[in-house]
Amino acid sequence: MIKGFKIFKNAISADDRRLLVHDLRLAVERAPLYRSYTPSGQPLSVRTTSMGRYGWYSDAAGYRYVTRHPNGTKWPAIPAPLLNLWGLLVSTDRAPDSCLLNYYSGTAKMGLHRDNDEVDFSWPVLSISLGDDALFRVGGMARGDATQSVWLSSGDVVVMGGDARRAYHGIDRIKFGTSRLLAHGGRINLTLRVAK
DNA sequence: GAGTACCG
DNA sequence: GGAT
Repeated sequence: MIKGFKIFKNAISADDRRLLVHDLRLAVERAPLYRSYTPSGQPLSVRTTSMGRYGWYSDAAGYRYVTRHPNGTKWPAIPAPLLNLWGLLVSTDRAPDSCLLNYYSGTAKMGLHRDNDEVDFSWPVLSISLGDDALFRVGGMARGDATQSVWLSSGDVVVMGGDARRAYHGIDRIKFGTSRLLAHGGRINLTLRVAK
């Protein structure tokens, strides 16, 4: 596995997961899930929203961070438990300014890509899995490099720093119905970042 | 011409 | 590995 890639299995307790989902439900009421598009016009299979000063957005104009939801409102605040987790696992010098929420239905996936739209790659990305199990694939610095796969489950936390911050990664598939955390099933992935 | 959050 |  790439250096700088850390998995914390079961890092969030079952109680805290439920509290977190409650916070996220409030955020999604104000900033509903929407679909992003690749620059070539293909819709992503995940549905997305964000919290924090910046949200990740993409359409024909490309991948970027924006300060407002497509509905014109500012993104909701990042819930305090997530900021605390960042302080514990990443840094207390600076808080993240973006938390991307991707919802995976039973058939959603995420192709191999690199998080490439941030200003300073020295800040790690912190990723949280909630709900159904997901098959996570990690490669190297080049698209054709060998990859490894690992199953992530609800409450797992991944930190990608150092070399791993620039590594290709994606989600091959979800194992629908493996968790009862989310009322309608599926998976939520949260990624905390310093975007700008 | 580079790089790929899509597809096959 | 494309087509964009």
